[in-house]
Amino acid sequence: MRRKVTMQHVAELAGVHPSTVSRALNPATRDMVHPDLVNKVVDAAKKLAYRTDFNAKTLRTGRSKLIGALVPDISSSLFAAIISGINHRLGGAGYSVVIAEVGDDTSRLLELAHGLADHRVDGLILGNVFVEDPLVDFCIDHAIPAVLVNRAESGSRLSAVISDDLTAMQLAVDHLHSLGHRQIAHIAGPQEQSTGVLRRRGFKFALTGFELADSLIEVAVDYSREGGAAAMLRLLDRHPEITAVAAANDLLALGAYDAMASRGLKCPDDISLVGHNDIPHMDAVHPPMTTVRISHKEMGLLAADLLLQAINEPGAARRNIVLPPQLIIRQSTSAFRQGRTNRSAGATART
Amino acid sequence: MRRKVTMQHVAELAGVHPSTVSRALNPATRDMVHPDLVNKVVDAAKKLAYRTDFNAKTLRTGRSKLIGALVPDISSSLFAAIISGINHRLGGAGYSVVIAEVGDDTSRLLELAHGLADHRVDGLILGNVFVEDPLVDFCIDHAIPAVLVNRAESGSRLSAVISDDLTAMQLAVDHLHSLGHRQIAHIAGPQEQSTGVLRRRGFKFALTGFELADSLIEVAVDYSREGGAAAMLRLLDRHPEITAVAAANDLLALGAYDAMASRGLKCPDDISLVGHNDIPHMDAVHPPMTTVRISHKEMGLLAADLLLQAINEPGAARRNIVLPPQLIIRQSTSAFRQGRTNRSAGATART
DNA sequence: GTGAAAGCGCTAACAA
DNA sequence: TTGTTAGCGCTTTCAC
Repeated sequence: MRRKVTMQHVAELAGVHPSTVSRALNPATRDMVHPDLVNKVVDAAKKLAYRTDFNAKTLRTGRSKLIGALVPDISSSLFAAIISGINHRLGGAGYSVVIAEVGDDTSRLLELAHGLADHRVDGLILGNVFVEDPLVDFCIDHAIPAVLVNRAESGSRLSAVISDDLTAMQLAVDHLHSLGHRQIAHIAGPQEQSTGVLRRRGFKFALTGFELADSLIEVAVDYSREGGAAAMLRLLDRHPEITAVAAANDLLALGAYDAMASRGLKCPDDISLVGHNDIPHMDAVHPPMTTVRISHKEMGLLAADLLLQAINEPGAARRNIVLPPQLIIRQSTSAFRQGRTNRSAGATART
Repeated sequence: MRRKVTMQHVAELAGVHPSTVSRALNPATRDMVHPDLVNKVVDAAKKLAYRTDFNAKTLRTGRSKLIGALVPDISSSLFAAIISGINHRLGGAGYSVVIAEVGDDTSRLLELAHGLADHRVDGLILGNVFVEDPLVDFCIDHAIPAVLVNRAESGSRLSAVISDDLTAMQLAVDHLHSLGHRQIAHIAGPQEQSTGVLRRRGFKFALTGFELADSLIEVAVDYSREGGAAAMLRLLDRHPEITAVAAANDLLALGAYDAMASRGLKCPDDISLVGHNDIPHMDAVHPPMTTVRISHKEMGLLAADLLLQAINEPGAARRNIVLPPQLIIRQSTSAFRQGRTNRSAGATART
């Protein structure tokens, strides 16, 4: 175990005053000190393996080089990718990322944000997707630079990186429509989350463009496979006439696969299905899923850029970056055909 | 924007000295102060929305309530789950987790660890899976409590949570053997990573138990689908007689699926395949993958427990927790049968 | 260009 | 039981 080395020690070894060490070691103030001394100090610091103490520095300067990230769940591949992107960009700028995972208990949101603020984070990335959001007020109130990722806020008080959900649903519906489908349903995400409402809105909008009924919608209780399966089952019961489904997310679509299998239905022969997100391995599922790809890593990267900007230019205008979604056509969608598997609402389950 | 509230302000409002505020607010020293005063202080703190400054506290006490986690890649579902588990447990104990993602550039490992140490983390979780490891020395040298997750170290100088790779491979091979397979191959992970060598060793050990040749091994360049596909192709070329493959990881197995498809081979009809990890959605791929399940979230939880223990009882003995793997039988494995698809090494690719 | 001195907000000896 | 004092390691005015 080694003893703590402070500037004091470096100063002694270099034969200068601690404040000179501070100036010599800080790139921003280095030119205030004589080059010869700079060398002496740098040498001494190297010899002693001196490391600057972030805490002391933070206490003095108010900047911690810490960024907080508030996300619902890291283990979802979506947020894992976003965090990875954030980390990548922020790490390059000398920041470290502190993660706070909200989980299901949204009442802890503010508490977690406070915790992050207590560590004096220089900025906050808000990845939670809930519509109702006192967090934005929190950041503004505490003057903490912040950006939203994977969601926008109606007030536009904070910059945000989002995917174009409306266009995405348009892409999905267009694809299905061009395949000949006319009875198109939607498995919507929870309506407390911005992606849930936006994608649903996009779906309805796309359908009205074709003058089709936009009432074939079932809202899933959460973004999970089980939620998707349950919603699909309800859809099948209430609207046996549907021939295509656009799901608000891949997990939901996977659940729809499960539901169809339990009813002895084949995808895409009986019903075509489009997912959303293109999470990993959706090309390996059965059938390979047609879905709308969103680059979540890119989202994280851009969110980090926006945050860096908000930190460095406090006066700068807020701005939203809207990422273009991309339709990835695989094999869960096919042309509409008459005379498919018999499937009344009461059809016997296969299992 | 609100002004910063310090203990000084609380003290003034409560009519006491700042140090009394400190004592009254800290549960550990609260009983040193008169209950009436405690109430007064607590009220004043609440009224002013006082929040203790972690940085100042850290500078004074040396404890930051920050834990660093060093992982190769957060966006892999494996480490995402581990981090989630770590976060869950550590969050409950009042710690926040700072993530450092190593990526491919392992030369940055020490640098990243230093960065974490600069923030005065109270402990470190080392999730990188490389065998060669100056990091352990780093932690010991700097007296930073640390634990290993998803890997062990030969010296056992640090506690670790690992999965029982030997047993896992035994499970896989037993399963294949009981199905009648005798030409069993292994797609190994990179041999610079502990899981790579351990699983390979487990494979060989399991095979010799059955007195079978253990030479049917191809090492993948990395834990990726592409790496797995390439290794599988080499296996197919060099050992067309194989009827079953145990892969060191699900991604590798997915790559093997790809390779088989490109050669017009069917799984499990032509070759049975066992994966490793049971990452999300492996039940939805085609065919649903037989694999060895490891609970990575549990790993994270236990690693956090171990770290908490290392922090709170510095003298305690190091210990390794070995998690039992579980074979999940799905449909990528089936009984060995004679007369399968013709498949010489030179068979035409399907695509 | 360099040194001196103050202080960021907190806690922990020590004194009362 | 409470107040006084000092100082964690650093940066940043202010003098020189």
